[in-house]
Amino acid sequence: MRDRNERLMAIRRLINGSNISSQEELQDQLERQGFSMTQATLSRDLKYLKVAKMPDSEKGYIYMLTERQLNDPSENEDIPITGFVSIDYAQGMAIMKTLPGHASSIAYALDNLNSYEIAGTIAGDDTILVIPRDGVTKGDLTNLLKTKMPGFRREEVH
Amino acid sequence: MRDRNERLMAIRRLINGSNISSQEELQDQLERQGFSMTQATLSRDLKYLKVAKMPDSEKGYIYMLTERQLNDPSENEDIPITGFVSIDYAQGMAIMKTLPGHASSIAYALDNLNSYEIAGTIAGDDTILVIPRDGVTKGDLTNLLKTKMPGFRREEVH
DNA sequence: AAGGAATATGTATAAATATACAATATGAGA
DNA sequence: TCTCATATTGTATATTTATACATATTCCTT
Repeated sequence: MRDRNERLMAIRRLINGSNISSQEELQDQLERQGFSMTQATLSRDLKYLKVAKMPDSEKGYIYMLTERQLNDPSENEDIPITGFVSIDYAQGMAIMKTLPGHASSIAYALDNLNSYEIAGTIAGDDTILVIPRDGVTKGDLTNLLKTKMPGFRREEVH
Repeated sequence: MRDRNERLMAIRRLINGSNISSQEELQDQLERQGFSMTQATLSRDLKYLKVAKMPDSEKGYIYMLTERQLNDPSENEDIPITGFVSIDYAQGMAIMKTLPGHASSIAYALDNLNSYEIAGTIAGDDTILVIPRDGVTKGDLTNLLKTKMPGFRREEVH
């Protein structure tokens, strides 16, 4: 039952990576990865993840992530981050360093992303502890931040 | 049978304006506006319009126009684009779908933008192939269209 | 105007998806 | 630990949506 989070992440990855056109297909893919659940559960998962189903010229219909992430790098103006200094990963968590006094405002912005990946944040004066959900990888987090935080990316992102 | 175009436009207006959560509901609304058709037809219309269905915290599920177009009833009159349906990208080019018969007029408008980004267009009856210059990205093109074509726009799903 | 291809639609039904309900599991207190 | 509240899931089924097939309509082309 602790699988849930991992399953949710796996679903996101699958939907983002390949073109899934039905819950049955999704179920097959997940089972191939060792997950086991019924169509009903997937229906609930997709609702939880706010995954949309849209017509596609190739496959008829495909599922799509809606809270854009890992998407078009061309737009995204979401959150103007100022004061960001660096990010490191340890103990499965991300530690962001900021200019003195800037931590809470950035953490606030992070919270407001309302993204699945981030379970929560704790901000000090110049440091933010970003706690990812179980199953969220460093790469997932980096992608999230890259796409939602202009001024992030580049070499600071170790 | 020439109702179709009007119906397609009405559908977009409805979906854009209110939160429709099923084809049955859509059918009711349309009938209230004097249209008459079955659920099957709506299913086909929604596919044609590339309308996505996504989870919504209030209504459970709602239909949404996908990544573009949205007729702001309030303003913008510059170059009124009517009949625009959707845009897709493939082979480095953009494929725009329009209502039947509207392609050439929209293509004409596109040509008249005299923008650097667009090398040329080829219009069929309800499809326009937009050929970008080398090096022009999908994002560049989207930006161009967003700013120069009222009635175009992107938001929603994606 | 007639014939034929292409398009649009309805009907009936298949396919896909959502959910009520019951069962099970998990977590927080007492 | 025990108990209650909450969360997760499966089963069975209802609801919703897509589509095969037949029919009707439109558009050419002659």
